[in-house]
Parts: sequence; structure tokens; C-alpha cells
Amino acid sequence: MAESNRRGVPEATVGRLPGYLQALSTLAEQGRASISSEELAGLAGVRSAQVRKDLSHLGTYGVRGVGYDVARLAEQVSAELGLSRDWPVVIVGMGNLGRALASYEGLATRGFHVVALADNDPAVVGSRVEGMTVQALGDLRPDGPVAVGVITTPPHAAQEVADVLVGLGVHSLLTFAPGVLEVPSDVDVRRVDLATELQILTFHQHQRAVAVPGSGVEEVS
Amino acid sequence: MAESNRRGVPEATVGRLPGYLQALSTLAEQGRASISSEELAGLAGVRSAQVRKDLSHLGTYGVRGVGYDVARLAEQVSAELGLSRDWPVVIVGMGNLGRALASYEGLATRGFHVVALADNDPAVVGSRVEGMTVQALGDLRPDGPVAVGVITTPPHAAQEVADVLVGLGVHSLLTFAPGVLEVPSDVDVRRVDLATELQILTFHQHQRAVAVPGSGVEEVS
DNA sequence: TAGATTGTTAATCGATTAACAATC
DNA sequence: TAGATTGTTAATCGATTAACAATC
Repeated sequence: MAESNRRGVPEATVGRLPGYLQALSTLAEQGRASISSEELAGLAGVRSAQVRKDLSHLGTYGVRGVGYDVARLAEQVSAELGLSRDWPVVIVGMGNLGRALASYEGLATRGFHVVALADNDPAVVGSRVEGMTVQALGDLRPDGPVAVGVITTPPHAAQEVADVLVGLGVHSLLTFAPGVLEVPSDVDVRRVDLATELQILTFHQHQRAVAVPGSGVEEVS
Repeated sequence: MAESNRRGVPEATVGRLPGYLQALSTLAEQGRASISSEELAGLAGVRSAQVRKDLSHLGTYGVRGVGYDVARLAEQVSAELGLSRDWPVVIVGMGNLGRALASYEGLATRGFHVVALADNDPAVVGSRVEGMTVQALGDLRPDGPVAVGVITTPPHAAQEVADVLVGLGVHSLLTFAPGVLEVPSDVDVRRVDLATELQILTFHQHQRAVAVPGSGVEEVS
């Protein structure tokens, strides 16, 4: 019983683990020794039953009547996410967004290390960003393995970039370009689309305005 | 029968509508008159049954044996998302990310209009970004209503910014800062966290490496 | 022991998918 | 009509939640 399903952590749970980890890291810094599922739920914005269920997928690390050991749980979640090692990242597309990510401290502090930057624009290639020389996409030769490729190019270039990255042996892509990327089945793609996020927000706002006329953005002074 | 549930579009469906709309817009530009659920599914990266089920929530707009009218469907999806009007957006936090979003064309082309920029850093306040003067957070006075507030500040400032925006009457927030925001229940918050996305990717990669040793990033030359 | 809190069960809910009758 | 494709049903799957026995 005790050692529950070590494999097969549900996707929905995986999506919440980073949030738990972030809360636990903050707690650890504050010197907190233990925490209940109730309080952790509050910090992560979910329900306590959900926290307990999620954590049960990692094995059992709480103590009945007491709660979870903050340091131990942080370490466990971190290990589950594969964060005990450092992950080399390449960013392709040195526009505003690419530069923003290249200088994002949230990466380094969470085990991600930018090892190369690339772009296709001759005017940008060769320039220095965050202490690194921007390489031409075609000549991209990261010295060492690359775990994650981040695509911050305009939409029309995204597929070509994906092809190059896959050719270099990258198995995980994070793209900010709209549209579906065609990649081999052993390549994992996640997409972040700002316009999609905004459209989901405005859908809800639109619904509220339709449901209760006058309660929408119209009445804001 | 025909007029199905006009209210209560499932959240999962809402999350896919922007993707359909993007594909439909491209098709419309190409002059395509109609499209089958099968082809639209391919373009959006989902299954055809899912497309048909999703669209059935908007009412019925396909023709059996023929498919969907591209222009008509695009208009319908657009209306459902509330995109027939223009949405005024404020961006707070003029670091790299904030500047990237301020100059992001994907916003304007999809009905979002940046009406004000703000920051708390005196060194940044008063400077001009994309033709707009950056305002101090405390003095933020958008001339006109604001539909969506985008928070691109460091994590520690996010809650204060949220409070200010809520005080201005903003009901939809998009934040790039990690951590939960405390807001009134009538305020809708969406969070995009780059580190979370990367951690989900590395979880999968880590799993693969554990399952099939040697198949992970290690073997990339 | 008494109080607190976990880990797990079982019920519920929502989302996905295949299949096919309806129908253009 | 014959072929194509929708809209909907029903089965399945996965995720959430409340409740509570186990137990520190």
C-alpha cells in the first residue's frame, strides 16, 4: 500500500507540481519546518484534498496529525520534476520576447541554463545578448547537449526553427508562436500564446456583459 | 434541437476556440470557402470529433456532406469570444517582458489595443515606449475603460499591481508573475509562468530518461 | 488520551472519443 | 442517387471533491 504508483503521475498533477514547489521554496526560505495540506492548498490556489491526492502520487511523505516536512517535500517534488540536474536551454528568435527570456532570472533559479542564442536576421547575428554571441540559425552549434529549445520567432519561421532544433537532437520545445508545429512523435511541444490567453479572458468578460448588461467594462470610469 | 445550448460553453472548448479562429483566419486569407471538421482538426492539432463537438456548442453552422463555411464560422467563433469589439489593455511592468508585449503585433491584429503602460521605477516612469509615455503605477489614469490588465512586474510587486488594477475597475488580469493573486471573486485571473512550462517539459523528459536510460538528453552530441 | 491531519475511497463531474443516423 | 460529412449519442476516460477511517 504505502509505496503507491511511482509511474503514471496524472498530467493534471504534473501541471500543479511547479506551483507547489514554488510555494515550498518560499516556505523553506522562511524557515518553516512543516505545513499542512490545507495551508499549502491556500498558497497554491487549489483545494486541500487536491494537494493530498496530488502528493499521494509521489509516494507518501506526510505525517498524519502533523503535515508535510517542507524541506523533504520540496526535495521530493523537485526530484519528481527532474530538477535535481541542470537543463541546458537554447533560445531562437532574438526579438523583444527572446531577449526578455534570455535575461529572465526565473530560469536560472529553477535549474535552467541558457547555453545558446540564435536568430536568422543577419543584423542580429553576431551581436551580444546577456554575454552570449547570437548565432545564425543554420550555424547553430551548441557546445554540449540541449534539453529544451525555446522558439520566440515570428510565426512563419517557427516550423523551420523547430526542424533545426529537432535535427540537433532537442526533444522538448516551448514555442510562443501561434499554430501547430509538425514534429516527430518523440518530441514534446508546449505552446504559450498570449493572444489565446487574452481571448479566454475576454470570452469570460463578454459572457458576463451579456448575462448582466452594464456589469462589463462599459461602466468602468 | 437546432439551437443548442447558447450558454454554458465548456471551458475546455473555450480554450480551443482561439486556435480554431487562428486557423480559420489563415484559411480566409487564402480564399478558402469551406472546410471539413477533419481538415480544421489537423490545422488546430485536435481530433475531428472534438472540432464538431466544440462547434456544436456555438450553435449549428456546418452543412452535412459539405463542411463549414470558413468566413461564417470565423465570424461566429470571433463573436463567441467577444472579439467583435476592441479591448483596451494596460501593461504594468516595463522590463524586457513588458516591452516585448507592448510591441507585440499579435495583440493589435486580434482586437487588443494597448491604452496605457505603467511602472513603479522612477527611472522608467516618463520614458516613452512604443509611442506611449510610461506612467507611475500610483498615478495610473487610463483615459477610458480598461478591459484587461497585464502584469509583467517582478513577483514581489504583482499583488500590489493587481490591487491597483482592481481598484481601477479592471475585471480581467493576465499575470506573468509566479504565485497566486488575491482578488475579488468577480475578477478573472490567468497566469502564464514560463518556469512552469519548462518544468512540465523536463518532467516528461526526465520520465523518458528514467524509463529508457540513454534515450534522454545525454546522448545528444 | 484528545486533537489534528493524512491517505484513500467512492461519488461526482467534466472532457474525450468512436460510432453512426441524419442529411446535404 | 451515391458520396461525404455533420451533429449527436453513448461509452469511456480522467480529474475533482467530500468524507472519513487510519494514525501520528
